[in-house]
Amino acid sequence: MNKIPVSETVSYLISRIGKAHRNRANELLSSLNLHAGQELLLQQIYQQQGITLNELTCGMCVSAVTVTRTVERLEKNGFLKKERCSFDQRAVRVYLTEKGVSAVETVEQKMWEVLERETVDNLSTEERMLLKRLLMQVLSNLS
Amino acid sequence: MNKIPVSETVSYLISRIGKAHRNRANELLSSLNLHAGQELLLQQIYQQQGITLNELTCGMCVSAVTVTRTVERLEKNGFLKKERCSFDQRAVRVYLTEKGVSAVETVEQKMWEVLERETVDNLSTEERMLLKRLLMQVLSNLS
DNA sequence: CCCACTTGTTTAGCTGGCTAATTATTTTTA
DNA sequence: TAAAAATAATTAGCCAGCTAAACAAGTGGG
Repeated sequence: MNKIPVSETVSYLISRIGKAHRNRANELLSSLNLHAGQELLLQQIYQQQGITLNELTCGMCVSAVTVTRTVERLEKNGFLKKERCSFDQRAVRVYLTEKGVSAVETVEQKMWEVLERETVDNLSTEERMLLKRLLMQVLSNLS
Repeated sequence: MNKIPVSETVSYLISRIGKAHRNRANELLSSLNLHAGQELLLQQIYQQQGITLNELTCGMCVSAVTVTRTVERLEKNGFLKKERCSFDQRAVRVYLTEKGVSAVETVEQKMWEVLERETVDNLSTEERMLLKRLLMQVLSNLS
């Protein structure tokens, strides 16, 4: 039973792909003045205007600190507005501005569609379905 | 022809898996006082003592700046030593210390093996081979 | 009613990663 | 051979992500 070298493991492939995928996402987002990670945050707010930072933290698998600071930058750049919750003065609620709404809708075509097309290029329909199924298992394993 | 929601694309799965995978790698590396990214750099030097920063940059798909700074931190923590190249005074060559060599050998068991086992858990041998093949195509698509 | 605990957010300080611009050292070339 | 171009590394400054610790506002129990 020979050990396979690290460079031929699924883990190594995932770490390489993760990096390449994120790099490409950043390239596609740069024309919108966004960075990878910010688009997911905006997406969440789009689906639920007035969502609290705490809810964003839970939904994004990211630390509360990261949410606070990313929200701060997105507000500075005019994508959203913060507002203290009137019921619970601890909580902060966030709302997309028009610029924010428009950004989310553009990201869909300018990033996700392009990225998906490039990612699954040269794979048949069956292979794509299969890959999706296998990746869902992997995600479940790592969560 | 319905559009599938972003959350069901291969791209979305990859970004989620990439994050989870990196998080888990960081957990496993923390006992060695290393962070994800550093282990790849040490690995490269292990395979070629005296490698230059420029060669490291090429081999790791990372910017030269990142290599410079990561090397600086790894030197500060005693994992490696820098030395100006005698032939080409522009270049800097790096060598693992004993601590560095030992770290690379430990990372193999403490991180890669554990991570791989967890990642491909619940997949048959055939599924693992298939997944590897599909991921190699994806990596090639994104490179 | 007040003190202790929990919860939501923020600050400080660290890491990986990036681009643009700078410095130093070859290498080319006019 | 001297000036121009290419190459190797570094500095400054930005962004995502993290932990630990602080702070502020609700919630409960004695």
